[in-house]
Amino acid sequence: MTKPAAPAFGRPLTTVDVVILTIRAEALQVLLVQRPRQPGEPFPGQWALPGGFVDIERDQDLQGCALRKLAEKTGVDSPYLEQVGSWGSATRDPRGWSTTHVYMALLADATLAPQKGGNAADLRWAPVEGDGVSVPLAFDHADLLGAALGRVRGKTEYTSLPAHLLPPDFTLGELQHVYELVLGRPLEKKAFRTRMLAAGLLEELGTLKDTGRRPASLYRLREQSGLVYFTRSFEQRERA
Amino acid sequence: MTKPAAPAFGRPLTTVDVVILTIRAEALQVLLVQRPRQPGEPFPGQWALPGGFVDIERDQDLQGCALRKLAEKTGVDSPYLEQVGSWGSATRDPRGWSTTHVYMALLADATLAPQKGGNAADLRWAPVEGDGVSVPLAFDHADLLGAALGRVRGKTEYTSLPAHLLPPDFTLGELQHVYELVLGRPLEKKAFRTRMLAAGLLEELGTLKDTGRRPASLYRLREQSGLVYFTRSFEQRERA
DNA sequence: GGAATAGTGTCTCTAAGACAATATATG
DNA sequence: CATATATTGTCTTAGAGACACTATTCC
Repeated sequence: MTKPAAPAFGRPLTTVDVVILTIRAEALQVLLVQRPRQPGEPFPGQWALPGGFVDIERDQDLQGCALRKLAEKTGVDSPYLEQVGSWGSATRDPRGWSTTHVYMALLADATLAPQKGGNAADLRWAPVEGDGVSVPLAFDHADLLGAALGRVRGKTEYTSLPAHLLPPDFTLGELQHVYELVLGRPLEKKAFRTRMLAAGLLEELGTLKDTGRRPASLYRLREQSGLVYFTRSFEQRERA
Repeated sequence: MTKPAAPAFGRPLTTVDVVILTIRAEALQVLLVQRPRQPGEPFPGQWALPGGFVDIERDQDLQGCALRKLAEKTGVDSPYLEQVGSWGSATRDPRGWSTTHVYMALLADATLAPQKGGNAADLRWAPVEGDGVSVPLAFDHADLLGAALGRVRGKTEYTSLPAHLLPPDFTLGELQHVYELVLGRPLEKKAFRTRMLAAGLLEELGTLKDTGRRPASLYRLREQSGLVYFTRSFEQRERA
């Protein structure tokens, strides 16, 4: 049996799924879409990660496909976007051998287009609880979500990643709070501030944030867009 | 225009490529295969990463496909295997919109089947130089290789990953030497030994390695197969 | 002044960097 | 003993953990 150079038949299905994360209501939340109820659609009416088939007419590449799906659901077009990995097997989709390329996008809640990402009946934000969400997800999306959450939490230990969950201007207190929400544990204030300021990833803006009491300095990420890697992880504290 | 639930046409090609790494001749080396010269094959005669189309009849999942390709080329069936990521675009393969799922496998040189992985005319080991190899690679394989090398070097800074490039029993000196080959810089002997022993990832065997002079203690990875993550990176030393 | 949040001082502790010193094998 | 490699001792240093203290705002 000879192997065809480019098999015309027997090609797996190719999809892209996007784990869209933000901070809302004091919690890390993920955007879910409801599966259509048309006949022939698998998992009708169930919640799933936004995603779908690669459109080889419209999509130039996988990242472009992920950005398209993100923009369709949220209106956001330049988030922090990172590939999580790919999954593929004979059984993960009842329609046949299928693969998915999983991306995760981090956004600030405030950057969401107001009419999108929350009002449509087939869209909802679900708070992250442990390794997933409280509703069951279609396909193997619970696995994909778990992997993305593992990635976010892992990188939160030693990179500036969570800064991308905030609007451009933020205080050190807000930044620390996001780290704590993602990690699910408190961090030492002094060590946190020292690390962030020593890393040189922030620029201090002249202005202050006028909250109830003493105003805090505002900071912004320096022009670089990428992540800053710290040489140490946050260490586990004894007293939770 | 309605979107079909499972597009019968317009499916991208789906391949898996494997970056197979080992230490030979005092260098990190990667296994390359020569592209076939049959008409219709892209990049005839050029060197490439081992890989090919997912066979939906034989492969249960992507990792199984990667393991199959690894075994075909090297005879090894249980290496350290990790997914690097996936690539896909309209232009990366002249035959059409294509995706590839990239895995990397780390092996000990000694575990290679002797008749494979080196003697066949269409297989060769190429030493890693900088971010790639000295020969040009087919497709976008230079990018894929670069990503895998970045992953290996990154994880070498803060995990036990390079231990999987050695045979089961090794000395701390050999382990440090592998770290240094991967990173391309010397490490402090005392700090290295303290870190490795404190991490509790090794078990000391009673026996010693009989080399020319004073014999060294032999160690073996504890039963766990996974990686151990250190809480600090190796830091850059001033004097190279 | 009281409350609340922002920001600092300072002590301890761990593990890395530097590098010298000692230990154990062969010839 | 000379030599080579293995292994340990020890001093310094950077940065995290702990936590108390000061600073600035509104009321």
